[in-house]
Amino acid sequence: MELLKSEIQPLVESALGSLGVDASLVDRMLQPAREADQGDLSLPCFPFAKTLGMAPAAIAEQVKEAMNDHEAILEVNAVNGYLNIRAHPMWLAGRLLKGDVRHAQGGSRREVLIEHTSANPNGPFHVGRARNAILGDTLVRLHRLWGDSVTAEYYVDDMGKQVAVLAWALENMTTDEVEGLLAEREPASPQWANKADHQRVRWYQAAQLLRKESEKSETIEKTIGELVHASEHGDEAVLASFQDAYQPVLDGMLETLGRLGIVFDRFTKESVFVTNGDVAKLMETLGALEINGVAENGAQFLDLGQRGLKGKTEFFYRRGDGSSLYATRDIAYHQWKWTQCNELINVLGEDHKLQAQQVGLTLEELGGRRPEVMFYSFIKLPEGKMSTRRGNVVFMDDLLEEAHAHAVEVLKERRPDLDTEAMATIAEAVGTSAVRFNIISVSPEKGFTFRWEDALSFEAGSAPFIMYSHTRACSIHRKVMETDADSSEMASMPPIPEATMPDGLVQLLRMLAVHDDRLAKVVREHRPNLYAEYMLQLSTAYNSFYRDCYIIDEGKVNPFYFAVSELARTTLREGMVGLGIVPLETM
RNA sequence: GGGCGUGUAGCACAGCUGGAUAAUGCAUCGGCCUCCUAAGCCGAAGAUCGCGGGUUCGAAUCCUGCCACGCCCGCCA
Repeated sequence: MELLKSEIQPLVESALGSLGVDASLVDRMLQPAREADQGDLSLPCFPFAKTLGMAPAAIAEQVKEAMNDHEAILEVNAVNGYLNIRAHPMWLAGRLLKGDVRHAQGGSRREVLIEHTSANPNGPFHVGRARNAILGDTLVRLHRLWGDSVTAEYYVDDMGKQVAVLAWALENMTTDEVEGLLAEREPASPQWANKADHQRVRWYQAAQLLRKESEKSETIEKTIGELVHASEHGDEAVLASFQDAYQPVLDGMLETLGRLGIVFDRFTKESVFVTNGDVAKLMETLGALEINGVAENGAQFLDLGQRGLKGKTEFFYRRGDGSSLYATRDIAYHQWKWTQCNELINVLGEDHKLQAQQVGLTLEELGGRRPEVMFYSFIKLPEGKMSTRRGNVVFMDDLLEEAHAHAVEVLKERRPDLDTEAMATIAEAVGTSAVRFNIISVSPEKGFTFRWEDALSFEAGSAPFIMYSHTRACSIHRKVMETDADSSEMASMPPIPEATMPDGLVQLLRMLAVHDDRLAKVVREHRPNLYAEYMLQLSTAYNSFYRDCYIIDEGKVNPFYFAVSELARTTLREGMVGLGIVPLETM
């Protein structure tokens, strides 16, 4: 709790100093208490035991005695060698209602570029690929909440073999051929008959089969190879035909993401860096580096072993025929990205770790900076690894439909008074929010097993739990506005009563006081799951407050309680926006 | 074989820049709707923190060995 710490650290330092201890350790040792019932801040006294020749418990006791009173402190306790300090709820309430906590976004408003998703536009999102988009978008939102200026960017892979295969298939195969080849596979869901991502992926899959099994595969391979080659040399006509092939697919994918509240500010095409000459210039520069090497056929690589890379150290950036590789273009892309921002974050699957190392080391070799990378591990299904080919897959479109339907069921039970349209709106918000939350609430680096029952859980620990607390606060807001209370009185800062505060109120104040600490850590360390956890705790605290404190009692509004409720309401709302949860006002 | 990551209650997951009784949700058992939305609240039970060593006043957290699982090790993208 930095709010309290900055206020009382000098007190602790002087108390400790009076015992003859170097007080410079205090800044590091004075930390949030582990358990709420211990206090808000605690100072372990063990490190001072040796220099003072005293038992830690005795030191804590003496520091406690030497501490001066302060309005911010309710009590100081010495327990088991720890000095525990509890904030005074009245002081906390005063600071909070004055607006001293809540996204202390002052400071440096950084220009942050976050690249995420960048999935090949060859088929619909399944929940595995969507982890990237959900994590990335949440990172974007949380940085914005913190006050950074953020660009969310999608890197469009518009020139690789995958796009070439798709383009070739669309031009050379009929519907009957495609369906004939895919006869043994699960048919496309009729529900998505009008979504190009679901449709065109059939062509892609059929072509993949043809390439492997058909006796014509050699000629097909040759044609596709020529297309890839042409695209890598910036052939405008070929690139245009590629775009015609993938753009509808990409649009379909973006429609799915849009349903989850995920949008991008900019799309950058990979081919740009080939056609504008950046890649050629880059390869020239790389060729002049002292760690450059040349293979027998003229292909070129960097020996990154000399820069600390372990394992396979040769990093090829140029083929024997002089064309560039994906990684080469990625480096050119990164050089450009650095001209657009002063902080760069990529969201990548764990399979890209080596590649990211290579790109990072190369950028540093060129005198630049490496981007920060948030890696995530893949989502599995209980039946094993997700695979479109084997049909072991959950499409995001299907998951969202299911979540929506489940939410409608719940609503029919709880809110039979609602009309169909209102139900649909609420169900959509509840369903999509629950799906997002299910994925962001676990650490990115942790393998994640997708389970329908978890994704569709609307109880404690889910997005709807948070949404529900928020709607309670909204409901109170509406009711208070309806009373004949003087609205100018409500707008001004209410007097804080001297009476003892109920537990639920104190808990809520403490949670609110810790918001900025948590958001700062989450943004600094790229760990959205910690913010998800905070929102859950804040909601729980609001529920306790709601139980303990009647804001409207027998028709009269308690202005202090109402002010706290309002602060919680806005913090909840902004936090929900930060996580991509829809802040419904009623549900 | 090498590199990186993960291993915490029946299940899922937090805590990992070392600090006090390992947090939370699901599932299980019990209680609370004549009062601001019960998608809620209160309580019970449930953990050799993968296994072995080491460092430390103190280790789930740091070091090390082993085991299990995942990802990577293309002149593919």
